Amino acid sequence: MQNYFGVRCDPTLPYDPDFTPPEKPDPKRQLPVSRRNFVELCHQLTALDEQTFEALWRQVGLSVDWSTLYTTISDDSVAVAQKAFLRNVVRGEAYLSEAPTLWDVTFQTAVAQAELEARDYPGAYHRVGFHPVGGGEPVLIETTRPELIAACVALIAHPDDERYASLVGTSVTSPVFGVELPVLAHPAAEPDKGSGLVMCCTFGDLTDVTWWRELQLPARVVIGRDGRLLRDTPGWITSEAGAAAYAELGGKTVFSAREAMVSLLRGSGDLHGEPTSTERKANFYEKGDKPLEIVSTRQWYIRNGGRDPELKEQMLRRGEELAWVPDHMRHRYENWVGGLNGDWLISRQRYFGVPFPVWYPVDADGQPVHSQPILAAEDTLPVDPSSQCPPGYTEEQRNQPGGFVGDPDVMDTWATSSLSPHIVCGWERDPELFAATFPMDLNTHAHEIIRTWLFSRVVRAHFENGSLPWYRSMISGFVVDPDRKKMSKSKGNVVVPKDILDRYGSDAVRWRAAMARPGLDSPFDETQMKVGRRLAMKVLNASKFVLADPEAYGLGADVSQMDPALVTEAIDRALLTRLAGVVTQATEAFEAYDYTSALEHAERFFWDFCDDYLELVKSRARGEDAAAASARATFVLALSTQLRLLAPFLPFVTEEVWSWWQQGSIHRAPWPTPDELGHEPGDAAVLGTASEVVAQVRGAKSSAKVSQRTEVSGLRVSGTEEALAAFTLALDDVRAAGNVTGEVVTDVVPDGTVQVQVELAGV
RNA sequence: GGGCGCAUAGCUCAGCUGGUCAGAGCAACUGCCUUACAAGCAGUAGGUCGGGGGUUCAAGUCCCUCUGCGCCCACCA
Repeated sequence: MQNYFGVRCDPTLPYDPDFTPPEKPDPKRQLPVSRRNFVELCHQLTALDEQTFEALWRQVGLSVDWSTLYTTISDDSVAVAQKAFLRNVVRGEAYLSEAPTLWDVTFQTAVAQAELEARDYPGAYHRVGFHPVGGGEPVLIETTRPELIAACVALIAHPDDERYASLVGTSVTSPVFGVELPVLAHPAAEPDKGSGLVMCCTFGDLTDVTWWRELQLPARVVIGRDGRLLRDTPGWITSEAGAAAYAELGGKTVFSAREAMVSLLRGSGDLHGEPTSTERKANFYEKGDKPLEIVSTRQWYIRNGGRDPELKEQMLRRGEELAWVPDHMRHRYENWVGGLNGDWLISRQRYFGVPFPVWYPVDADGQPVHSQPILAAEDTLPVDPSSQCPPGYTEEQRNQPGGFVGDPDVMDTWATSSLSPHIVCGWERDPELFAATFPMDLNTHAHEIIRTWLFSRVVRAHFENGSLPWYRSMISGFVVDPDRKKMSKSKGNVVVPKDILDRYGSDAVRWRAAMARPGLDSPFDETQMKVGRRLAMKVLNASKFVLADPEAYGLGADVSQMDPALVTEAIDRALLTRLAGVVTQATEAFEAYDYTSALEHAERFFWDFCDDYLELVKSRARGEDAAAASARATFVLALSTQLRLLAPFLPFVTEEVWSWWQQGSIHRAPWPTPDELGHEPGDAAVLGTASEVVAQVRGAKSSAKVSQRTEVSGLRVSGTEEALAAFTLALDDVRAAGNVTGEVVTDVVPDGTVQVQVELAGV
């Protein structure tokens, strides 16, 4: 939004009701606007994005009831998010805490564990000497972050590391700054990393936080929330030389300060050897481009088991309780929950989002009293504490001694999205709907948000309802690039759906999507779209052929003939019996969440229907007798059923064809059942044998490299008595389909497959 | 480093609890303007089921192991 409109938020500014964004936004020189203006612009842009998404979803034929659309930024959703949060606070499931927090210096906000991304990041080991207080040889540590030497609070060795056993308990002074530090022992120090002696800073990594907590070390903060070293020389640097050295670092970014520190170390002779470069992993905010720092801040948390083994166990049990499709996706959940190392940090230092419905009293000295938050009353939600005042106060008391201050933060988006089952099912809004729909049956999304969306919803439903939010989760894979690499903007290998949809049509793209089974990634391959498109075209053409008038070269079948009682021919009954089996298979596949198999069964039958059955019977269907009526009845029965089997995959072409001869939408028509196709079982062998004989006739013509129209002047079919009996029932259809004009002879053989000898006219 | 998944024709994939499972589609090749469809149709050829062990009368199918690939998580000295 900032780039789109060329603005940034300055919460100190007053609201300007007449503000209009600049004609030509300059991302490098963003206009400061008030928070309320900022939020209004966010809503404006969101509305545009919503239109784009809705258009895309309509284009792919997402069959949802658009009248029940919800957004996570609507007043209703905000109220739900605030209400659920308040309940969490009251029950002790949400709490405010001042603690070291992962912090993005670009966005200047706290970041949750679930938003982390480990990335390769180049660095260098620097071998640095610290000086024993009693004198003697310097002790060496290795660090990739020399700029944090000013923040060093101790050196730490493993308790069993004999090399440093005599050093532990003594003191050293830091190079350049000359600050006295203890040497301590802790099992988290790894003897085989670096020199085995490590400097503990405020805070270089999460291990530092552990040491700070467990060894009760002081906090010596040098990195500010903007990612720069603090300008003022810290109080613990007391020597003049140290203060002078720090003056060269203050105000610099981490990167520049590191360079400056290295030259200071060179100057003092405390850099031992040259830095050696290394490739390491660093934690990044998934949307950020600078490594995260650890900053001590006050934040809201929701318990998730990360600090409570008993709760963690309960959350793991929720994962076991949930049905997963495919089942192995449950391991991702277990992996994530089992590895949680802290509660869920839900507050963000952003301007747009769901505000915390909380104020704090301000004491006589003008300091907010964070230990006594004032919670909004449920019946006042949604509430904005930055523009509304808490019960019992007046707006004049805002930010005044003895008055109040609003919580400035907003919630993590997942804090609202974690309640989407509640929002959708009418929690606290429509008890009847909620009782009927919660827990829901099915949750679907791809595997990358198991740790965020799926898990956070399980947490909220666990606290709020003591249950899962849904019984089953069907997890999809990704479409990956042709080299099986994950698509990402930064790699530039992303394929945008719009273009593919425009070129091949939604049915084709949906077909291709349906061919990917749950949980399996599948490579993008444009030729697959062509296959889907061809199926859609075939549905259109075959349907036109069946339903069109004879004058238009069609077979003249129509809905009035859709009566199983008219189906008298053995081969027709055989077709419907086979189709009934397909209906059963497709239905069972869908019920097992195996949509791909449901499609494959329907598609396989459809191609056979076109290539074999339609070819065999089309000639007979043009007649006037009962046999013709039988064919046409079979066509419409089979077509109606097949269109409905294919409708979930090819919604547009099936709807189009349906509109030619049926009432209403195919997507509201009942799912097909075997019963519709008549109860008299057909003999599958009639269709099977006929298809086989015709196939062999075609093969003979193909090997002879003659047209398929070529007359067959003689045909000799051998097979078992049963096969030949079945064949005879379809003889007229076979003659027509193969253009067999000559004599047909049958030979009974005791066993074996059907064999055909073909005599071609003029060959 | 831990976890999970994948490895079957050139490509994308089916092959459930071991015994017509060696398959489909695409691509390739050979043909065919055949009154639904040439954005089509007919046909042909293609694989010692990643390697190596083992269990079994019988193994893509079960067990062990190795290799390669992918994803998730951890790893900042």
